[in-house]
Amino acid sequence: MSDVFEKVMDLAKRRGFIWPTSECYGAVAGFIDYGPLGAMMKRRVENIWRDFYVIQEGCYEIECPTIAQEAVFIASGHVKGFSDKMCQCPHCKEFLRADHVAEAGGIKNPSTMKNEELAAAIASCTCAACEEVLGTVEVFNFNLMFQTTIGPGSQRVGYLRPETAQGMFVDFSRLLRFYRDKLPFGAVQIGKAYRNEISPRQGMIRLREFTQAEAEIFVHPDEKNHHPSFKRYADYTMPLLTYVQQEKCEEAVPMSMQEAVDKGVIANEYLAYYVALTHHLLVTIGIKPGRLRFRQHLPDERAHYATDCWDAEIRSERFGWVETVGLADRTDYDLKAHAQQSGTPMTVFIQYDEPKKVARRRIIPNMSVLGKQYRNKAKAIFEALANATPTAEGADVEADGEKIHIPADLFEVRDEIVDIRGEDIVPHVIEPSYGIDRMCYAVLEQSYDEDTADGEARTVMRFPPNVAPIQVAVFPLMTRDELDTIAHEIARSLHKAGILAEYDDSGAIGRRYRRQDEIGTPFAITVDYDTKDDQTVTIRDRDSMKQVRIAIDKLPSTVCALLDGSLKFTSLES
RNA sequence: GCAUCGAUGGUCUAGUGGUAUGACUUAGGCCUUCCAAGCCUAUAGCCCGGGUUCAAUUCCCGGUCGAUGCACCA
Repeated sequence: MSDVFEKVMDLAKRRGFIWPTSECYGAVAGFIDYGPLGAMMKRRVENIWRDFYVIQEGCYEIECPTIAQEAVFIASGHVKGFSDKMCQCPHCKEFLRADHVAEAGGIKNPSTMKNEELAAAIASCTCAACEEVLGTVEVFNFNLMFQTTIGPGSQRVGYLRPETAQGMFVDFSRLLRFYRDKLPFGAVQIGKAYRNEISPRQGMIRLREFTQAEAEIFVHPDEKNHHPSFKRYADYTMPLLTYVQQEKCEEAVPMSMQEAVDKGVIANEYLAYYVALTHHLLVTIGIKPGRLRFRQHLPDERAHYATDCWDAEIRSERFGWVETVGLADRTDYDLKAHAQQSGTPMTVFIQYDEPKKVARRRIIPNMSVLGKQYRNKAKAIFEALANATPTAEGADVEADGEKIHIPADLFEVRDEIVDIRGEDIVPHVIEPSYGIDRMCYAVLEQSYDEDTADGEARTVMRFPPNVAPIQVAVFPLMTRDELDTIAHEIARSLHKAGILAEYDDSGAIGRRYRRQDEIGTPFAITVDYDTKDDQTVTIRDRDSMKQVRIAIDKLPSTVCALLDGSLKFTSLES
């Protein structure tokens, strides 16, 4: 029992937050179960996220399957780009990245080679682990996506999604119609994603199955510097660690979002807006600002699709700075890729304020003559004529590799002025992508505290009230003289107000307080003998352990206000 | 995946080639008028598979999980 990680994970296991999965058969690395309190807490974190993105931002949530057909991930680049070329050293059985072996052996451009070529090229290289010459090895692709087949005996390949984002991209046309063909709009998804990590470690930091909350904000590429609500966060200030500062090993500099955009530190207003919103959200779930920073990706660190990219990183006592949220400008990469792969246009028609008058020359072939004359070449000629530059004698076109002269009487040239009412554009995508499990871990780690109460050590999870799994505990001081009946009635009235209240009459009162402290229940209500006289109870604050008396009939509204933060416990004390 | 170390009730732990110690927790009871008090009782354990042995929780081999280092982390 040395550091907070071990202590908090021990508590999490003991008290029903996080369990190793399928423990009776032996756990599996990279998978976890959320126990009753963990699942409740995670749901609260997700619902705070929903409050920010769905309610405040108006980005509606969709829910797509966790398995998708191969074409989706061919388009997204994951089939190709998400796999590593690997080989196994025949001497020490170590698995090695084949391209890394090749680079270490001075072989140029290993990533462009086919597997067989690469295998032949690295035969003379040495193994990084045992330093033997490899000799004959097989190079194979290790894809981080879990593969499966769809249907019985089917050859149809499917993959478990490695991110939730693709769902919003493949549904783009439907979403666009839903939002009545106007930019900007956003869609979000909270759900499971899967990556077959080679070596998951670090508890719930690197999982093979994890929960992502992703927002895809679709915006006109020319409007990225005009976020309609930017002023809301323009003065929001936080330390930013740019890639330039990282290369110079400098510290992060506090900066407002307005300043960051003006100085070009953050690429555009949209990205800056969501950087600030992310900071706001993380602080809301209980991340201490001093343990939160925003770091810009180094140019060679960015994913294949992104231009500018910022990570929200949370400092963990055990793991250092942990990437918890990624904020990327994915440009039009995904929509273009899916449009090409699927053949479905993924564009938005943007109307001009004023229609543009454009001079256009149309060449209208006389197909009744052309068709008879050129028969099976007629179609190619028709298409070629559209781009031809005819003279008074006629037009020279190339059809099926053959040069053909079309006399001028076989087509009509019509010059006209037409109205262009708008244009089709491919939106850019701003993507905030949150790792819910990492957020939950951060909340657990940062909430863990030990203090001393009456000379006794006390373990207390200092969750903010809005993420605490149990919201309030209700105790009768004694299990007699109807105190327990009154306490049950109080718990019932709180349940009716939608509050998760836990009744407990087991053991000494002090023990019950400590039990609730350890699972982070922010408030405890105790029914005592005064209650019978004046219809009041005590309400106790977890962090200060102070108590105030309050009338029973005011409990539901007071507890609600304490939980949503609109009322502070200290203001009850006066 | 490789290497090293580890694994005993829910938790922490003692110990052993003959099925296991103590504490805490939990449950029931007594007592108790606000912060892990006391008393009685109860529940519950040797990570999994194979080998050696009359007998394995213990020794050996393999695996799983965890920690650490290496590699990996789109």
